[in-house]
Amino acid sequence: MTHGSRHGGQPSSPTPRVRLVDVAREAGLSKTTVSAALNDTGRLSPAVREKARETARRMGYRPNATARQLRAGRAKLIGYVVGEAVDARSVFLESPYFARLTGATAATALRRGYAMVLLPAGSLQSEWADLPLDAVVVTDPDADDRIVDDVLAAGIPVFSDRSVEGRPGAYWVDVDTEAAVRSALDHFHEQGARRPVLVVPDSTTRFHTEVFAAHREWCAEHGLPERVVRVGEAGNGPVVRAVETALTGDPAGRRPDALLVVAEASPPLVLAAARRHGYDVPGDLLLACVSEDVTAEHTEPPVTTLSLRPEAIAEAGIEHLVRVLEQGGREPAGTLVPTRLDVRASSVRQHG
Amino acid sequence: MTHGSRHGGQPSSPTPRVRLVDVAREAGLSKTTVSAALNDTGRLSPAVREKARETARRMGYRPNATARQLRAGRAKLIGYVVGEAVDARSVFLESPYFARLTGATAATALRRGYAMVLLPAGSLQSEWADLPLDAVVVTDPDADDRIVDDVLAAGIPVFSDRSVEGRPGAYWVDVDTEAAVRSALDHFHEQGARRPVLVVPDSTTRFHTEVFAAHREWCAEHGLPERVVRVGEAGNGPVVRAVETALTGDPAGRRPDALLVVAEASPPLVLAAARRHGYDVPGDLLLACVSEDVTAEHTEPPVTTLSLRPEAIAEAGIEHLVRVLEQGGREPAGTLVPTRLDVRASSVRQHG
DNA sequence: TTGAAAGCGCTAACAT
DNA sequence: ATGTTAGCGCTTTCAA
Repeated sequence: MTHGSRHGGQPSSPTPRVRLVDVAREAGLSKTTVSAALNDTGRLSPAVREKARETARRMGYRPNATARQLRAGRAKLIGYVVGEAVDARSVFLESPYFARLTGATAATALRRGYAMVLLPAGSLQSEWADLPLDAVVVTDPDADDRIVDDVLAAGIPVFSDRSVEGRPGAYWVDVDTEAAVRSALDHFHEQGARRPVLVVPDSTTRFHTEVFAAHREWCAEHGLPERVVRVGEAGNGPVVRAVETALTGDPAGRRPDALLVVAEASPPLVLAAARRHGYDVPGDLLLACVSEDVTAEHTEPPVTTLSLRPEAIAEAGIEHLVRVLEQGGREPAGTLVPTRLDVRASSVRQHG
Repeated sequence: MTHGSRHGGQPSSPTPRVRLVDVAREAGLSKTTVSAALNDTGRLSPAVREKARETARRMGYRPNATARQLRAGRAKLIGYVVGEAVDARSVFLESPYFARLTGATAATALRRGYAMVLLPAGSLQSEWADLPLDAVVVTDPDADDRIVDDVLAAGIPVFSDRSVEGRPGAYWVDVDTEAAVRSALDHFHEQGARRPVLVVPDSTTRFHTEVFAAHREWCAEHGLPERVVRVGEAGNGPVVRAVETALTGDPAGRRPDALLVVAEASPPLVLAAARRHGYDVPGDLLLACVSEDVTAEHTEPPVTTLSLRPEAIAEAGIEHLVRVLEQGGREPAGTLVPTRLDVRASSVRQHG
């Protein structure tokens, strides 16, 4: 090989990295002074501070993060793992909600100085016990998730996008379910629907439980029959089948005039199912899905969605995390963030 | 201060973690001995080794990863970032390909002892310069991606799922494009199609360039006209519009009898577009999409897909990475992995 | 076969 | 205002 190979692995030190002491020597100062200058601490004369900085810049100095971590006792590293409530774990990122929550969490965390390590879905704490994690974000945990317990037992604080009330060290951000369900059902009602049907996962997560409860309450208030179809499993197949069940109508053969799908499914597939069952959307069926799927905007007609606003959840969660980690003060365990109903043609009754 | 607060460090350490020296003291041994016992190095009497291990276990000792890193000089941390070729960067994970590649990369890496940090899409090296990354995985970089340059300039090896030939320190795994395109077109041909049309992104990535070339070559070989529609932008909207252009037929008004969509789009949406244009699939149009989208299995008819096998790419890439990092030997810069054609009803001519 | 001691690169008490 | 020094917790020569 001709050209001096500077890449390769560490074994044969690629480029003997510039250390603090090198900068100090070069600038004719001490480590302390240079360190203070770069970290903007201590009392230094402006001239010296500038000189230290200039030298560091010129030499291309990059502080060694590991050494800093060791000194600080914190690694500025957080884990991100999917809880047990998620079924199709190996491919959880394919869900637009998780995809966006994940990306937003990583971005927000980094902005606040924390690197986010993606932990394999469904992995147990033992698999990553060696990592110096300051905290772990557990998405969509079960009511009594084992991963949450494992992490807490290891003395690591847990942050979640689902309520994990009552466990010290566990914090959460969740959506305002009550308001969410009402916004969708109120919208249907305003559009004239009187026989709405709900498709919701048969799970123990707070969100789904509360969706069910909020729907029941709303129906009672409005004197409308409570029609619900529960989905046992996650995935497009099961959800579409549940939708089809919902669309066949009640035992008396009365067909619904509005459909709220809370289980995650591809909006185009839900729409196609409605078509197969002879519904015109929005002519004789108003449709809304709880979904972050962008394909909802591209169907004919576009599908109304109730967005859980994963970015907002991520931001609130990371702010919370940083506050707990850095101020250590007694923070509230939970926070609610609002949802957003994006009304599109699929749920707007035509005039005339 | 009431409780003996060691100097620099955590605000108020939750559980004063057990250190190596604690185990040593408890076992009546030295740090050296315990370290050797736990790492299975050195020459120790079986009795002592067992005693050290037992004590460590009993005390719940967990080695401090940061200290180890500082000693070792490597952090066992790799970065993962999306290259410049990806358009909708903020939501790149919503693409099933990226979602699966990302998850599989994280899982494989962790299995090999490396934690994967998810870096915000489109972020520059400066935003995470502080992280002690041993390597960075750049997905879908442009032909001369700036992120790749930045990372290489920082002396960090780069691994990619797209060819980045010719830059020392850059390694890649890519798909066998030629074989991929041929498998799809051959399949169409076997099913009797004679007027296939290709929809492909107008990008400079090796994959898309080679898809174009392989298609041209295949058409020439088979004496068939080369029909191609280029998509300028990523996203369901632009791709669906390109599909519609492709389906309107050539200037002479001759309509295609097979459609290969290489640009990423939701299969249900592509299918719906074909319907809108009066095609029966697979009756008068055979359809195949390059996609990892699971919704392809749930349409009516299910859509044939050409899978790039992100999991295989991830595994090959991480194996490669580990080899380069740990053996440092002169490894080949690139590897090809095969694709897989999942034939479904959308591309199978009916009998009778 | 085991232990003492040096030091990875950095920051912060404590001098000067 | 700047420098000296002592570690953070671990692994690894090198002595005993």
